[in-house]
Amino acid sequence: MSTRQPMNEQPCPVARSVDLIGDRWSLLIVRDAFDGMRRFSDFQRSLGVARNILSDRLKKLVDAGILQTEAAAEGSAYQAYVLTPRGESLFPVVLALRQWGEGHLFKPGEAHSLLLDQASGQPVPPLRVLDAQGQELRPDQTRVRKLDAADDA
Amino acid sequence: MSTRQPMNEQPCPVARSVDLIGDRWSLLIVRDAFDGMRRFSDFQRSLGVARNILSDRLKKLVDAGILQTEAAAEGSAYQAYVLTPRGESLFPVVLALRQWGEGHLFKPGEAHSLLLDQASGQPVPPLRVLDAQGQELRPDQTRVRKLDAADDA
DNA sequence: CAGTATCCCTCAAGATACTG
DNA sequence: CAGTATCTTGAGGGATACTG
Repeated sequence: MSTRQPMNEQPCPVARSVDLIGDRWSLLIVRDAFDGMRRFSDFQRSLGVARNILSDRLKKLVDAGILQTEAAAEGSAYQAYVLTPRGESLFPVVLALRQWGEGHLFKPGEAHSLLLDQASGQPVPPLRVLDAQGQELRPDQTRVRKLDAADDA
Repeated sequence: MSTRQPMNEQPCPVARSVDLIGDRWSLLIVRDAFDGMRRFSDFQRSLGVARNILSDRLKKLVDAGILQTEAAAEGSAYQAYVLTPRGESLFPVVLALRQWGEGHLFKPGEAHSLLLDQASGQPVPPLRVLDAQGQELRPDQTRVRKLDAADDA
């Protein structure tokens, strides 16, 4: 009676994603990883998170196949945390959150960090939702197909 | 000494977004709103969330300008919750989470709900991160530009 | 039906001390 | 430096009774 559905058994992919990475820290760790951070203490200082929490989150992200550990450089016997392909595929998620925040969570003129296309130096253009023909797709032009027990092509 | 930075004052848009909508329920409410849900009890039954929590989240989403209340149909004196333009602009966020979950959080062949382009009946194609010329942009081809106190063009 | 008001409890998270 | 272990706090969230 506690939780209706265990969330990670929910048929909606959004629900499962939120359950897995929808906490206060996981996506920020991933963001930092995209930004090239690899070491425990780098994440720790960047986020200001307690070390035990960071340790726990890193473990969960590794378990989820989002990060993987690899031996750090020669000198240090410690491991580095790097994004797996699965972790890299969170790029649109992080970018979408970034762009939404940029557009709606800052006062006009307020300073904020920005994601640039390194080659051109230009900001990364807004994500667009396109249909198969490359036409812009608005939310009301889409529909969720729900699957119940009975389901076939 | 408790929290390093109040999060909602963080210069990174990702951090602010996560802080605002990165909890267990907000994005699922928004997802349901995209799916056409408007009424308290619809959200409640869909999510299985406690009513006080739902009430609180709806209020916060309204405060954040993501939802707005409007008078429901003739008969009922109650209000409906509908997405504002700001709320609609969360479409890429929800879609990115959906597509990532679809690709990585289901066993092969396991049933999951799907977002369709209503016109064609085809699944909405994966979001792509493109540069200004429409070329695919990989994470390592981008760079966050950090802003400190000293910043100008 | 659409909430509000309470009560309670669990877990996320912080602080800190300790270890290899 | 890179964690682990332990303790404590507080917010998030559930259940339920109540109200217009």
